[in-house]
Amino acid sequence: MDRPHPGLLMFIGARYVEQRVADAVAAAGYDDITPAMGRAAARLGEDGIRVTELAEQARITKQSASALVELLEKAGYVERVPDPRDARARLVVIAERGREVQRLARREERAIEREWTRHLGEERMSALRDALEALREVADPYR
Amino acid sequence: MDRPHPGLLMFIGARYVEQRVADAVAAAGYDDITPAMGRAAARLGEDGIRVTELAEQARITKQSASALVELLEKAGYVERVPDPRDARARLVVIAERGREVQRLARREERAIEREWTRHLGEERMSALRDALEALREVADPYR
DNA sequence: CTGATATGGTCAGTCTTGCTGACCAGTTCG
DNA sequence: CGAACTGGTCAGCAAGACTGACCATATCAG
Repeated sequence: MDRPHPGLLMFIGARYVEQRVADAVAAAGYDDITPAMGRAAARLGEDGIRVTELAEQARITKQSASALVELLEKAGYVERVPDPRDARARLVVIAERGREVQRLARREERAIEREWTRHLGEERMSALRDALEALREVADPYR
Repeated sequence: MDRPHPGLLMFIGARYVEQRVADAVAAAGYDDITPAMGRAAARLGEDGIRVTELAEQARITKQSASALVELLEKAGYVERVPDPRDARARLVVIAERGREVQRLARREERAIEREWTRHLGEERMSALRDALEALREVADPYR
């Protein structure tokens, strides 16, 4: 009988993580953040990134990225500053409120990893990580 | 030095599979099928399923499921027949056109698995499968 | 057996998040 | 310098999800 395809199992795992992180963030009071905003915000750091670059990384159009950044800015999670090196461009930088959320998200991710390791055991967990990282070479043509 | 979280890696893998399957199906001429329709149709079989049940499995509301089924029906991929055991309910059944797509999708999935196995080797591939299946117990509270 | 409650499904309306196409303002390069 | 490229916005549209209200049939408690 058919075993479920690994792709489906990965989907289940990925959805679980996203849900857990979103719930944790919302439970801490940051409830003005949508899934897409979160996905975009996850890629932001102190250095700043251009909207176009962000769009490429997230595999969405720059228009979509721009809209998400605008929402994030309105809600105080990011700031947009002019790019000193190109007057056309503006850099999207994480703001303090955004940093707080990133900390929360990372904490929840670590918690999930601990739970998974407890469930699978150290050895199978690191085999999983290893295989997933190796697969990335085939499955992630972009990065 | 942060390694990417397994959840992210799973997301990448799952997205890759979905994309490959969608491309293969579209390339074969079934281009009137959207991702969400595909995800819903993947859960259909000969026995028929109620919209409500379908919605639960896919973790969407019954309204969303209902809308997707309507599109699938219009495009000839499924049929809706009355449930002989409950006059309130109707069963969503896969139609011939839908069966063709399912065959294509499964073929593409098998191809991907072969490629992954070639890349990882038999041993790591089965470790991956094993770990993912075990994780499902923790990460998939519904099924 | 009958009224209350639960269940399967639809209708109506809204929101988020994608997309394309057109366009503007700076940059870069021949 | 002018042509072509690049970063970004504006405008308009569609898919897919949601909530809330509602109807018809089933089921269950008394």
